[in-house]
Amino acid sequence: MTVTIRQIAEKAGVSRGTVDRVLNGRPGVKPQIRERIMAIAHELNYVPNMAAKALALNKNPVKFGVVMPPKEIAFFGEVRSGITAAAEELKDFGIAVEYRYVDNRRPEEGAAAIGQLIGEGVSGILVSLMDDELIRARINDAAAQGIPVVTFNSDVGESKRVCFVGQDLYRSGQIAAGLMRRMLRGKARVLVLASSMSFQAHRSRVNGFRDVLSGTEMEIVQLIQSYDRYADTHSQVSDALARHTDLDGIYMATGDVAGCLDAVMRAGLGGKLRMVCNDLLPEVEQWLRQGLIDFTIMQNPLRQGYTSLRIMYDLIFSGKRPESEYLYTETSIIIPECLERNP
Amino acid sequence: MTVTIRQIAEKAGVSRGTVDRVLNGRPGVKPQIRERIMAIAHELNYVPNMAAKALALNKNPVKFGVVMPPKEIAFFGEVRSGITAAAEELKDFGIAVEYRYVDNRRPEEGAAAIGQLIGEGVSGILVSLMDDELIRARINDAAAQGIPVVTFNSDVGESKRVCFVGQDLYRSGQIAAGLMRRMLRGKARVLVLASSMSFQAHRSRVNGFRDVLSGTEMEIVQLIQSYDRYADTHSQVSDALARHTDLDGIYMATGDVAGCLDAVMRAGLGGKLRMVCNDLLPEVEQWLRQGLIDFTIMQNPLRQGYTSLRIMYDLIFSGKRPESEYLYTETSIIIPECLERNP
DNA sequence: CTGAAAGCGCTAACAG
DNA sequence: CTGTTAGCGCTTTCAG
Repeated sequence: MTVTIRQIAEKAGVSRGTVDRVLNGRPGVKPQIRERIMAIAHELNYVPNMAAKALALNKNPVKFGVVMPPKEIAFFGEVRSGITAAAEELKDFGIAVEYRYVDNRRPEEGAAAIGQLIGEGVSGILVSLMDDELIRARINDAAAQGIPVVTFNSDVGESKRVCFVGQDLYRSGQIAAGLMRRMLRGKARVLVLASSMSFQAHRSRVNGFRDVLSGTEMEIVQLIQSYDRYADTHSQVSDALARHTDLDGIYMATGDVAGCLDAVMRAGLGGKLRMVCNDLLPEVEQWLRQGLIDFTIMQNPLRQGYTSLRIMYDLIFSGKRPESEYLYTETSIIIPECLERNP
Repeated sequence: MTVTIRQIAEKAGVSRGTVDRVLNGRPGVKPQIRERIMAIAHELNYVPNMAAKALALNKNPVKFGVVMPPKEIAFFGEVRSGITAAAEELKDFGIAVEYRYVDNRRPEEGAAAIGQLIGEGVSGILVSLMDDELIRARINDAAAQGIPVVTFNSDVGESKRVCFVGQDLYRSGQIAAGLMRRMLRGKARVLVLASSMSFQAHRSRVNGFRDVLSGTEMEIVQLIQSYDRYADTHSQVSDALARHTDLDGIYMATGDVAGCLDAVMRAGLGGKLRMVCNDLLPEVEQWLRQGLIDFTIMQNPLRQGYTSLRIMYDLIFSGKRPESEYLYTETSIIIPECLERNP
C-alpha cells in the first residue's frame, strides 16, 4: 500500500542508504543515480513515514531556533504558549526547540541571536523581531546557508524568509471600519489614532479603515500620530476633542490606548464616543467591561505561535512549502460577553 | 534522559513484552508483577514514545469511527474537513478513520451505524447526532465495552460519552445580546426567534441572550417558536412586525433565517431593523453583504472536527482524558469585512 | 503466565 | 560514491 524507501531501492537496484541520501538531498551520489531515484520516487508517489523518521532521529533531534521578545510581555507569552503546544505535540517526533529572548528595541541583539543559532547548527529559525536592516541581513545569511526562516507576528519585509505568519493588518482595519459603521449609521465623524504612518505595518490598518469608509458618509476628521508615547497621545487627543466637538467615534489603530482613553475621560466624553481598538491588554479588558471601549479586534497569538512551528516542521520534515508567503491567522472581534467565564 | 519500556523491564527484572502487556492493560500478567511494573513506571515517570508506538502499529492501525450527517450538508462538510485535517496529521501515527454518514432525522440509522462500528472493533467513536434515546443507548453500549465516545457539534445529554466538543450556546446568546446593545443604545425593543424552546440546546442561546439584556433597558417583546419551518416563520414574524411597530431589532437564535428575512423585507423594513443571527450559510453571507443582517455569530466547524479527533487520539494513545466534559470551540463574530478576500 | 525475537520505515556510521 | 549494518522504542507473534 504505502510505498517505502526500500521499495524504491529495489526498483532502482540500489541500497536503502543511497535512496535516503537522494531523498534528503545529502551529497555523495552520482547525478544519474540521483535522478533515477528521484524519478522512481515521484512515479511511486513516495511519501516519507513521519513516525519512522522521528524514531530514527530520536538520538540527535532536529533543532529549531526561536528568536522573540521576552515571554514576560503578556502578548508574547501567549505566542510562546502556542509554540510550546506545537512542540509538545511534536516532542516525540524528533524535534527540539531552542529559545532566545531579546530586547526588540535593539536590533543588534536579535541579529546576534540569529547568528548564534546558525552557529549552533539549527535546521530552521522562527523570528519575531522588528523590521530592521541588521535583522534582515541575518535572515538572509541563514537563507543563504539553506536554513529556512519563518517570521511570525511581525514581518521583516523584503527578506528571504520563507513566509510570514500573523495578522492581516489591512483586514483588521477594514473590520474596525465595519464595526464603526454598524454603531454609527449614516453620517458620522471619527478620529483615527496611529503610532506612526512611516512604517508599512502601521499604515496597513489605517488604510484598511480608510478604504472601507471611503464608500460611506462617514468621515475621518483627523489622523493623529503619537509614536506610542502617553503624553503625546494625551495632548494630541485632547486637542482634537476640543477642536471637533461633533466627534462620534475613535479608532485606535495602534498607539497608546491609555493616553487616548484618559484624554476622552478628562473631556467628560467617557462612554459617549464609540471606540474601537486592537488587542486585549489587561487595561483594555477593563475598559471593555466598563463600556468605555465598544470593540477590540484581536490577533490570535496562540495560533500564531502554533502555526509557525508547524509550518517549520512540515517544511523540514516533508519539504512542504507553505501555500502562500503570507499566512494570516484569524482576527477576531471581541466584546466583553466573549470573555465571561460561564458556569 | 527519556525513560523507555526497556529500562522499566530491567529495573523490574522482567522482559519488555511483559511491561508492554501491563502498560497497555492487556491480560495475562500476574497481579503482583503487574503492580510492581506499574509502580516502577510511575516512579520513573514513564511516558510512551508516540513515534515508536505509531511505527509498531503500522501494520494494523487503530481504527476510529465517525458517525455524522452527510458531508454534503455544507456545515458538516467543514466539520469533516477538520477531522480529515487531523487524520492527515496523524496518518503516519497508526490511526485510520472510518466514516458513516447518516440521516440525522432518523435516529435508528445513527444507532445502527454506531452498532456496526462497535462490531468492526473500532477503538473509539466520534458522534454528531441528535439527542435521542436510541443514540444514547448505543453510546452507552460502546462505553460499556470500553470504547470511548466523543460527541461533537451537538451533544447527547446524559450519555456516557467522554466529552462534548462544540459551541457554547449560552455564550453565543450572550454575544448576540452584547452586539444588539452596542447597536441599539439605551431603550430598545427586540424580537427573538427560536425553532423550539423544548430542547435544552435551543433554549441555551435564548437564555444567554435574555440574561444579558435583563440588566439593561432593552426589552424582548416577543419570543417566536417556529420549528424551522419557512411558512410558519414567515407568518409569525409578519404578525409580530405588524403588532410591534416600534421594533428595533431581531435576534434569530435558531430557526429559519430565510423565512424571517423575507417577512422583514415584505414589511418594507429591510435594513431598518438591527438583525443578528448564527452561522454562515450562503444566504446569510449574501444578506450580510447587503447590510440586511448586521452580525452573524459563527461556530468554528473546522476546529470542532479537528479537536474531536485529536481528543480521541490523545485519549487512546496517551490515556490523556480531556480537561473538561465540555470543550467549547471559539465562537466568532462575523461582519462582511471579515470575509473579503484581500489581494 | 512470561521471555525471546522479529519487524515497523528510516537514519547514520562504517566499510568497501 | 555506494552497500551494509545496527539501531530508534514499541508491539506482536511464537515458544516455552
